[in-house]
Amino acid sequence: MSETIGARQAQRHKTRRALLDAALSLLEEQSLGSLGLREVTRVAGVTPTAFYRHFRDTEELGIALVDEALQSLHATVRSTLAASGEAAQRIDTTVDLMAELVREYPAHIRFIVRERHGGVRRVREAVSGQLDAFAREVAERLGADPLGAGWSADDLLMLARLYVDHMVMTVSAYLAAGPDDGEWAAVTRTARRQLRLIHAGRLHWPVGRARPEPDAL
Amino acid sequence: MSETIGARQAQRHKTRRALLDAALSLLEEQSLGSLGLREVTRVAGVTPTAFYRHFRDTEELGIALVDEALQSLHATVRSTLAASGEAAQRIDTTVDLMAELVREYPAHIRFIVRERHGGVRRVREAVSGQLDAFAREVAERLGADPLGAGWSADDLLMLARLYVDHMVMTVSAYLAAGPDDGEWAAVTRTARRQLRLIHAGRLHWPVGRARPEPDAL
DNA sequence: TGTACATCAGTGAACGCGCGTTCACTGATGTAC
DNA sequence: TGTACATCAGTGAACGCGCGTTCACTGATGTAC
Repeated sequence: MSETIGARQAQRHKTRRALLDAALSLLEEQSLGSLGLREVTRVAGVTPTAFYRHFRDTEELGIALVDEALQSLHATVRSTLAASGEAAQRIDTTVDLMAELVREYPAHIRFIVRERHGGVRRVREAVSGQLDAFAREVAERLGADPLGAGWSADDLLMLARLYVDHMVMTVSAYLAAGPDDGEWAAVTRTARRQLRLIHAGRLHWPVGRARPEPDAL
Repeated sequence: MSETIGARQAQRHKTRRALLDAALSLLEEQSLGSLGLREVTRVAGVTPTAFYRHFRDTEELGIALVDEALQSLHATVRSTLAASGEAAQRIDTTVDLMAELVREYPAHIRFIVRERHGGVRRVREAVSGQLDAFAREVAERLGADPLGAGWSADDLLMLARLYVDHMVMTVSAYLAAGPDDGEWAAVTRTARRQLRLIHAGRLHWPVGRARPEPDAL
């Protein structure tokens, strides 16, 4: 019964969670590089020394947050890729999923967007690595789609990167807009139309080549 | 002769420059939020107290860096918008200008990319504000182009934002690639093709509407 | 041109403070018999 | 089931250190006459 967790392990997990949550809350207003071990433990309600039972330093805590944050992002990517129906419908669904993601995990998403180009190398590399993996996943799906027939692997990855970067751009725009705001709806409108425009480009790629008629698909 | 600067003002300017350069060099490996006043002065070769003759704190120094960095970025945007010729040619020129920008001012560009979503609010807002201004400038130019005839102001801005975000994405990719690397050329290839694809989408926008034939332009 | 005074960029000592890290510890939980 | 011992998550005191900021200062540069 290795699945049964004792009181000790439960307490350990609870403290770890408190540390991660304290960090997430502090990281709304600062970046990982300036996050102090003592302020994290202060907010988490434990002594500074307790921190070392869980992480070597704040960088290691940051990497734990990357893993956590990218799980929910990955779930969103997979849902998006699994969507069926016609293009306009799939685009709307995709954007709605991003909005939902930001509503549900604002602190995680802010963390990812901020640290993607942040000042802590290992964390930055962890984020980039995961986003690259997403791009490969998207490229694979694009290649399996009838629309992707005849595309080179390079072109598929080029388009996949555009989609992944657009996703990061969009969740970042949602974060900047207040969730109760009219701005929020504007972000949705813009993101949808940008994806439609990219999709239109996709239908006519490569430029100058004989292309299938849209209604033949 | 208010243009003649005396020895005093020259010295002042030199120290200020040393502080900005010291900060830029330190910011290659960290973010503004964790930048210390003392380390800046140490690298600049002046005493900590000299700092206060130029900036109230590191945040104010950061804002000075934003202004500086966005001047060169703005020059690149303007050159891009001024480019004439056919689309494929203009796209290649644009991407070349970005590569040149990164080669010439890597530290400034890294700073902008990092602090765009960084942990220091006023600096983040300064960057966003300037990028928004670029987007409006691009939108205006798109509206003046024959291709933009019939586009709503909203759609022009939507496309302009896509271009501006793509620009940031691209300079960031150049920064991540070593300048002597084959990666550098790969970034160029990818950026060009992404812009071509977006351009193709632009020719067929709005989706489903009667559209001009490409060779009629 | 020369002199007397004002300005002010940069200095150097001093301060209190919060930081990350160490260490020996406590006491609840887990394990062996 | 009961007892004796081991484990280990979290404690609390202590440390040395670099930080941002203050203050009175120096001495070269600028200005007025």
